[in-house]
Amino acid sequence: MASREEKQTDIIKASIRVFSEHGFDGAKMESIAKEAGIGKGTIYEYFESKERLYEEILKFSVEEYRLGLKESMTRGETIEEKLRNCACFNTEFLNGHMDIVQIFMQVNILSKEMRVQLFAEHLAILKNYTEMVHAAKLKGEIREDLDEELATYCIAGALDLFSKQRVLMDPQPLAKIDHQGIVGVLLKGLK
Amino acid sequence: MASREEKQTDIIKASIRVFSEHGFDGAKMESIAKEAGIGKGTIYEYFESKERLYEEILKFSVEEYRLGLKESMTRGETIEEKLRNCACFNTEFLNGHMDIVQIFMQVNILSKEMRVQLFAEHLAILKNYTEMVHAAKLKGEIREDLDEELATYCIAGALDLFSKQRVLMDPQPLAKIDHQGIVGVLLKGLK
Amino acid sequence: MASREEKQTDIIKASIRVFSEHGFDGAKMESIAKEAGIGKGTIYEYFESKERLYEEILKFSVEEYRLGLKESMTRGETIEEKLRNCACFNTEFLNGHMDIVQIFMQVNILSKEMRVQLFAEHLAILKNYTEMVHAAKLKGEIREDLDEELATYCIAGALDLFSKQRVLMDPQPLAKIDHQGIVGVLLKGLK
Amino acid sequence: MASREEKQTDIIKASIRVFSEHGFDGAKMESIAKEAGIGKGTIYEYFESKERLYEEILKFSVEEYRLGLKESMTRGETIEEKLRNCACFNTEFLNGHMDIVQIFMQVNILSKEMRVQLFAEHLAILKNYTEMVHAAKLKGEIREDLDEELATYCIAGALDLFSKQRVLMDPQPLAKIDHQGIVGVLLKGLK
DNA sequence: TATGAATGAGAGTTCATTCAT
DNA sequence: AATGAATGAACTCTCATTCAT
Repeated sequence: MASREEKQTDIIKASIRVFSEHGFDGAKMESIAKEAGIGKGTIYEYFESKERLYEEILKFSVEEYRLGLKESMTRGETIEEKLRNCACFNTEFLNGHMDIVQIFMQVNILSKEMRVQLFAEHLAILKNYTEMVHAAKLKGEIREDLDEELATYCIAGALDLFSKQRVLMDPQPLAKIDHQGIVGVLLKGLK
Repeated sequence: MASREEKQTDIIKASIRVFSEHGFDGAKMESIAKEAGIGKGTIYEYFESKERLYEEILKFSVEEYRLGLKESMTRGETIEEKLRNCACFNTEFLNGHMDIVQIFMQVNILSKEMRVQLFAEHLAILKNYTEMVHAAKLKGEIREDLDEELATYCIAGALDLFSKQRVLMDPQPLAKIDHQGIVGVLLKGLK
Repeated sequence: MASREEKQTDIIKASIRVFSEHGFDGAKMESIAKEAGIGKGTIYEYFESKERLYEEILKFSVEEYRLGLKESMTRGETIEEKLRNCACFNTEFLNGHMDIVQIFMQVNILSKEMRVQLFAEHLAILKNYTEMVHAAKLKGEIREDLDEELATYCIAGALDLFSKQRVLMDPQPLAKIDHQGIVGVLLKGLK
Repeated sequence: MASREEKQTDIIKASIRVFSEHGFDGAKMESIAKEAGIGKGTIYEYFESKERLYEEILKFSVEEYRLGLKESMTRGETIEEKLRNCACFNTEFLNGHMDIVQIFMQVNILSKEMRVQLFAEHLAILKNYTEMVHAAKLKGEIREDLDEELATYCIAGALDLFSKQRVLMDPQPLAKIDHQGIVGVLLKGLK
């Protein structure tokens, strides 16, 4: 005796499971229906098309993340507490919604070997940063007790998001981008 | 009279253009062949399947990125120069290879409206961080001259990468993850 | 508070509108229900299936035509009056039931261009007859004051129906078909 | 080693067989392919869609009819010969292309019983005309040796085509339609 | 080696029909 | 009697892949 809304949520939940396992194109509407315990045609009573269903999941998940993040901030008093809460929420959400993350990275069209290889490349990239940090430490450019791994994540994460923001989200002429600014903030943390 | 290797590169280049415009499943082997100026069957002389071709592109691009990043580090003396070079390379690569980024985010199955909406959500998430930074500034928890926007990218980027690393790449029990560590590095930079 | 029979007629009327606009397969039971202002399932209380509903419409319409034609004959005294009444009824029925005619010719699966083209072919066929009549007139084989257009309809209509009757309705060996007979009657009218 | 054009014709021929047996919507592309001895996808190398294939058949057939009719006219000297040739061609074409006629009348969605019933209605309509002719003969309004059946086809065919032309093909205000004209031509032939 | 005509598995989607309410 | 949510059979069309030339 589920309400229309409950049924819709059921389908979304089932979709997340199937999409995350097989990717967008690998997921068959029939599988989703079976996973939700309903008939194939019924999905179309609730969602116009496969694309729309997928978009609904994205909306659903992203909003869930945003709200959770916001809430985790309000739970702290000092900025330190808040930041720690954010960090915790981030890992917890990721941990509990690995399926959703799988959806965002359409990882499923890739072979196992390929995933391994991509992972290795990723590590190689991070290692470059770590080596840089290590060298700077030896030269006394940054403080001695700095955890090199954490510094790496800090640098790589900040630079990546900064670039994406400036190039993709809020495009600016390359010449005008203030790289010194972000580097300054980072260095301050590392020194 | 291109060598076998040159032809292979031609196909990869053509693939990148087509994959980036239409996504993995939207890209037709025929379009890629036409874009490369060859016959449909010829692609299969060089690549086993569509999947393999796609993977080859990934490898090709990621490697290009890694090498470029490494090179940009060697060009600096101090860590400040190196970091600035990294930042510059990041934005330049992104700017010049937007097609590749399009491939990684399977953006093409999403409707225009959906993309706008996701973008808005993304901004909303970042705004949360900015507000937190702002409040902390007012309370004197962090220094007054800090650029709030840059701080935001620094925090969000670092936390994201940290979580992904700890959960997806190098999984650890949730309880053991050292959130305090990354927060400490960040705060040091913000104070 | 319509009687069962009235409701059935309502459905038939609605069906005619929908079938005529979309053709048999293009017509959806749901559209018919909506057009009749009732629920989808209710149609099945009155008609076994879509096919049966369609057949009911045919019966309904053809009978209406037959009865009307018969009545129009009884209204005349001389054969001339009767024929004129028939002619009038024919055009009036056609004019008032264009929807039904649309149903018989499954015109809806054809593109606009195609319909135009078919219409042109039809005219080309008739033009052949008209030219033949015209030539015969010049040679003095038929009377001078004969309206060539009317003669064309007379010939083409009579020959078509004659063929259909002899081949499709009441099949006879080709050799035995008395073409001379129908030609004789026609010529008598044209001379 | 069939040329592209020959293959296209093969498909058309196969389509005619399948469409005529099952009607437009009843015909499955797979059946057509099998009938043509090719793969399902191959049809789409030659025809954009099912609709287009259907339209091609119509064009093909109607043109064949028109050309044949024209030719049969040129084979005669007097109008009598020409008319007889037309009459013969009509029946022969119908006889040899019954499949095509089946396509035009979407007879296949009708049950056997229904077809029988429609046939009966058709006869009933014609019988009305015949009775009218018979009565007129008794009253001396038309000549005694007139074959009543032939007269019936002549009248019914001529009136039908006349109405269709005036209402559907070349629409005119009802009041302006010259029924007396066609009746005059007909009567002249019957007297 | 290069090609592209031919293929057919496979998927999304529709909609007539059913049946619990 | 009336309904409309649920169903799943069945359809068209796509496109990666093959292979004869």
